[in-house]
Amino acid sequence: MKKTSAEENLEARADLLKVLGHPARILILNLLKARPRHGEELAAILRLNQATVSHHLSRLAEVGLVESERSQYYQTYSIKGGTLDKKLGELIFLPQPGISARVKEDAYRAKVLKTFFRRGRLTNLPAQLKKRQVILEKLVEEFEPGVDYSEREVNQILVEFHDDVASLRRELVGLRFMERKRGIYRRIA
Amino acid sequence: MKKTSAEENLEARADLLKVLGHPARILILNLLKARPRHGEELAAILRLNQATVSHHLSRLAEVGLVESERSQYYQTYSIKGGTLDKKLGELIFLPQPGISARVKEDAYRAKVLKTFFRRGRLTNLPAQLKKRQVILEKLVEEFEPGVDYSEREVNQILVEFHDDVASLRRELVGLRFMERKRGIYRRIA
DNA sequence: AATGTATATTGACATATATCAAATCAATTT
DNA sequence: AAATTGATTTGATATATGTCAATATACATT
Repeated sequence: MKKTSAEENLEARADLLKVLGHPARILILNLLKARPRHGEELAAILRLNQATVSHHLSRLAEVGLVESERSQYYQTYSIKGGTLDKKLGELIFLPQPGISARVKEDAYRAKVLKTFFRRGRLTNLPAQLKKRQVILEKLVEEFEPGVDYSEREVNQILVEFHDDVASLRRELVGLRFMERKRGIYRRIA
Repeated sequence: MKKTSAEENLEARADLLKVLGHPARILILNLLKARPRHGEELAAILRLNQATVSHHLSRLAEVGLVESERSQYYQTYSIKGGTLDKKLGELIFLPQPGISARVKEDAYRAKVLKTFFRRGRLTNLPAQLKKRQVILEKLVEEFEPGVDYSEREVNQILVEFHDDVASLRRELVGLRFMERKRGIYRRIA
């Protein structure tokens, strides 16, 4: 199955940070910052096996932190600029969906509801977060804002839609459609 | 054995980046950025086991990326500011030793030379980079700048100091005290 | 007291990765 | 052609880590 670009993006960011998260590789970057060097020199300085250094260098190259050039039988590595100027936050916080995306929202919602509701009952609870959100957003409409419900009452309402009342209740709270305090439930505005 | 502060610092930096280098933890940070949340909510959204989320949260807390507060039996996690504003480069590139450090250099050098030279010969080659550099810097004085040496000649000179000529030669080249091109050696200025 | 709820911890398991030695590859020199 | 030299790949091994189920802990409610 093809991954969404958002997922690939996430993996790529995590990968970059994971590559940076190793002492030997940080040292290598420091050494390359002073000047370009070839693998054996790095191995001598770090007291690591040549193969190990080669491994680290290729990981650094994979994520575009270093680049290499061949001269004679040396492979000279140097820092590839750009990435390290970024702020950590820029790498961590994913871009938020723009307003334009909302135009497609209603169509999407309708499709999901049609898929999972059959004659007023829920066939099952979808695994994907976005679809679950659509379903639960619909279910929570059965509750009045500002009204207190006991767990028993919540169950009575939910069982109309699906037998696994516990899961529905759990998800309603977990995804913040409802809150529970001291055993009483309330719809969140 | 106690580690130097520089080493601890390196490990700490690597650790921070390693913690950031996991998709689930990046997602958690994004979710906490929107608002503080408790563990079960995160588990529901990410479809991960509660124990797994707890694990990720504690790793994030270890390196100071999140903080938590207890209310009733909820443990509410939130982003702890500061770290994420830093640039990647600030975390990667280690602080350079200042000029003031150089005043102690000569005493250090003398001590190292005294330790590893016995009656003009090298007892062994130290494992620590800084000490090796001192030793090799001394050895390279045996060669005239601008003069070409064959490998045979290099060996003749070095064998006066230690039997393992190959290692010495290798280190002289690896640590950039000498260069070799087309089989001839030259001292680097 | 007993029950319910959220979190943390422990143990088990699978996967990933760092490391090195040995083999292979690529370019260079003799 | 043969021998050097550095780089990469492969295979083996040890360590680290992500994941979940089960258990333990802490607080709240009945």
